[in-house]
Amino acid sequence: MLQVERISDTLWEIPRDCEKGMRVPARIYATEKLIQEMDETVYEQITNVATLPGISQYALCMPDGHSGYGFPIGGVAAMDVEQGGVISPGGIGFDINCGMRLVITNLVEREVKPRIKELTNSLFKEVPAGVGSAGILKLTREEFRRVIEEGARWCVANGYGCEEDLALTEEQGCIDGADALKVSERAIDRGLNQIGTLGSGNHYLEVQVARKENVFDQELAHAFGITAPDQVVVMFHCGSRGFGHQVATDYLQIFLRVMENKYRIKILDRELACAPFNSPEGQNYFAAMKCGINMSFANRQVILHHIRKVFSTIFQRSAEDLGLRMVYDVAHNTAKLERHRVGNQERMLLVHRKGATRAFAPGMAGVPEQYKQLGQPVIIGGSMETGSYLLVGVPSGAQSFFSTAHGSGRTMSRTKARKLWRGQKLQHDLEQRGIYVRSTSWAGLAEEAGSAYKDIDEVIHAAETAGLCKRVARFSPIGNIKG
DNA sequence: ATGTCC
Repeated sequence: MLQVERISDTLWEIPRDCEKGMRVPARIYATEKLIQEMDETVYEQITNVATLPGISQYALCMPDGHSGYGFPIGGVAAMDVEQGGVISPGGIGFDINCGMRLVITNLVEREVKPRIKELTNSLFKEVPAGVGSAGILKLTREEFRRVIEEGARWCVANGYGCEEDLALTEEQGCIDGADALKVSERAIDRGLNQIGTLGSGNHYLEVQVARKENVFDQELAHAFGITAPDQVVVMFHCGSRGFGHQVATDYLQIFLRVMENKYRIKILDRELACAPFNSPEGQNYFAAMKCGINMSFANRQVILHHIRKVFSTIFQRSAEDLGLRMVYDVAHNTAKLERHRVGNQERMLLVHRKGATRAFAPGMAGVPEQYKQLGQPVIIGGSMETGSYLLVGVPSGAQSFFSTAHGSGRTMSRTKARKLWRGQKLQHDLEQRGIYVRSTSWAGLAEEAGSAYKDIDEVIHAAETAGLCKRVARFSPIGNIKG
């Protein structure tokens, strides 16, 4: 049994155990309630992460943490690349650059509610969802290679969106250093027709309302475009689909081959396969993973284009007229090179965030110009039954390399959820509660039942109390489409 | 998460 010490109301520590090979202590952000319902394997996994070469300060887990492949989902680990720090696909996730995008409208609930079924049905029709779904875009392999090197910038150059969309996307929609030559042909095959598709599992698109009582910081909300009581917004969650999955799979295999024999890295859990960041294999994965990041930004950019078209058709006004503007697009499955203060030194760290969101403080490089003095917006998707949040980064986020939670976090396996609920009944019950849901799969819908997730309000309370971020507004769902 | 096992 692992020793977990309470540091504060929202912070818990597994002390460094040299016999286990821990290089740093492990820390979990959670309230007592969240710690009690935390998956036992999270402790084991975060302890294993603490043994990885080059890890700086702490192996961290966010309040929405749960068991994942190698790293827990909710895991944050910063590797010092000048001190043998590694890069690990398990610390990024199979769904590279899975993330959230938030879009405002100038419509209010009373204008949208009467047409929510029509709107949701139309979104369901126009945004391909489900396992193996294919998009409208027909790209050649050469075009796709450009997409994965240019990201959302390619989309805007080809008529899917505007310059402002790019300014309001993490990395401005295109991360530097993506190299399509580092990506397998199989990955390209899988991604080729997946631009502009939602996917399955917990990927969804939701029409939400910002109720007056759920705006916590008027000034910040206003600056982010939440200005009217009961304003309607659109939030969606998706990633790099089969493409990112294949990139992760390819490099996991490569890393497993070289990790022990070539680099003498001994890891207890094969799922933590890794390679030194400064090695040919590490650098190749980094450049390929960046293609996954760009594919995902492009995916969300094309989906936004579909959303604008649907709203425009339903409400018979142009997207500009309807004020369909982006608040932000955040990644929550990445590893990025960032400068952070460690003790009294600035270090170059490869920050793995797996099911964890970057939350940069006011003034930091990387925060969009128009939000520079406010801090980086953070978009947190809850379950379809509960609600979602808009947060902002704060200076005290330095303790977690400026990272916070990414969502509710599951408390129950998909298998168990499927046994407990029926998708059809769930859809009916949700409709009674004013949430119109469409899904490609009844089983998939049951898996996403709100009760299979942690309490989003508790997760956000933990993150805010711990000083990882600040609440701006909470959104309530009225329409949802999922794969 | 994922053409949910090449």
